[in-house]
Amino acid sequence: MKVLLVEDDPALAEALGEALAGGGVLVERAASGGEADFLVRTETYDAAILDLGLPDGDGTRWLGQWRADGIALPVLVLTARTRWADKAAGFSAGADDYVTKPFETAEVLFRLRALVRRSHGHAHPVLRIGDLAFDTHTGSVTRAGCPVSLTAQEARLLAYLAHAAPRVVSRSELAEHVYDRDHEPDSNVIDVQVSRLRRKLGAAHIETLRGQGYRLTGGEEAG
Amino acid sequence: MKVLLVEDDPALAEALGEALAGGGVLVERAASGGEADFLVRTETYDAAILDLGLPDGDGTRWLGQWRADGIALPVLVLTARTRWADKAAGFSAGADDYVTKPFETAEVLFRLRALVRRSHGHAHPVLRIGDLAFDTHTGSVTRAGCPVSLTAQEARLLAYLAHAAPRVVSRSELAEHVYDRDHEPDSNVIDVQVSRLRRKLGAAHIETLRGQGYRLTGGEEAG
DNA sequence: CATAACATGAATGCAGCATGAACGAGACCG
DNA sequence: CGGTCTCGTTCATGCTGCATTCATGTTATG
Repeated sequence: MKVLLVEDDPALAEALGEALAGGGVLVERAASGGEADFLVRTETYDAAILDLGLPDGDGTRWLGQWRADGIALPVLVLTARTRWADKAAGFSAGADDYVTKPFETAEVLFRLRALVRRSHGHAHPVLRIGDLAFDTHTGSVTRAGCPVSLTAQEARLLAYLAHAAPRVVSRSELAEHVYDRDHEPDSNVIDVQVSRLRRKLGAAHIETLRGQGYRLTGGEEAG
Repeated sequence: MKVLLVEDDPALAEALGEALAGGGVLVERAASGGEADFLVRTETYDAAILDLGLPDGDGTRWLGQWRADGIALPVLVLTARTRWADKAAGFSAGADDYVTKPFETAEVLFRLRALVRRSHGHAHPVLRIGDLAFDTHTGSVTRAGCPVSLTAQEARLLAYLAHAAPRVVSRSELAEHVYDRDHEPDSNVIDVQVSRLRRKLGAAHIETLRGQGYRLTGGEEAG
């Protein structure tokens, strides 16, 4: 999951960024509305976290502009409790959820996950694909009821596939959202990790579409 | 456990603060409603102790405002007034428990602990995790019935882990609630204390999740 | 059948973690 | 008021597990 964190306070950005990274989220940071605006229009993120108190204009203005321009990105807004009237303004500007300061970083992570999950059309926090169950909050997986232990990177990869399922996900999409680096064509990191996931989940669960990418399935080939 | 003590009488604040500190509680003090209001909106506490007789307005007003703004912090109210009507007003303003002056500091500590415990969803004062039993009031621990002697800091660390269990607790969260200082990234104090706790409790009881933090478990690996 | 795309076992290097030992401050006791 | 002891913290070192790369085998496709 790749997220844009729009926060001008360096200390807060650092703390929150670390917490999110610890939860397996790839974080890119913007310190101003203008910077965020540029990034939102040039990169693809799974969600954005937007502090309303920015140096260059009220966050709700930027958000409103994005919505007016058809940018559907899920947005989690951070705001001070004292200014709760902002809440109404924020929601009407197009915020998808709110967290008020001060917050536990854990809560931000929790809500962020819920937001991304819902944006993919999953109402329940546990994604079920065939006999697999992926808990979006703990990152834990069970196969036919038995817990499967994954490494951090494996969990990130599976999370992305599970959210996207049954869509086919290309390597470049995975490179961008799970590895956060320019896709070095000589690297087969993704292939290797997919291979490991297959071994742990059962090979049938990850389907290869030659030349297109991978797809997470229930493990049954529907003739 | 980090607590905000709102008390304008310096002598009383000092006495109560020391008693709480002696009980392993990290105490921050506010001498007025306004100061408390600011702190409550900018920091995170496990609970607040609120004297109703404040220089700048009835404590129930502040409390009512916090509740109206969605601040769910557990609040223990101190009052000299013993009339039932005040009590009712306090409860309806959102107090979670009451202590009437004069009080024994021990009672405040006792009720505070109960309050924090309940806020974490534990009905019983003794938290049981596998063969461990942690008494929230005495801070004492037994493992399979045998008493384990902990130092003050170890007890604080274990208390936080026990309250949070089976959630994973990050290092930064521990730094904030158990050490009450900005997390110096170069310090490995937490690692060391966890290591010591492990030696006393048995290594299996504290699970490490690489890159995420620690988790208190029953000591059995759910294979 | 040739070639490109994919799969996977094994090797490697590094970041995060564990822990023994030393240090210093404060508490307690004489 | 001085000595001793306990405990919290830091430092240094060794270890573990994991992400990544490499090399080689396998499968699709024209």
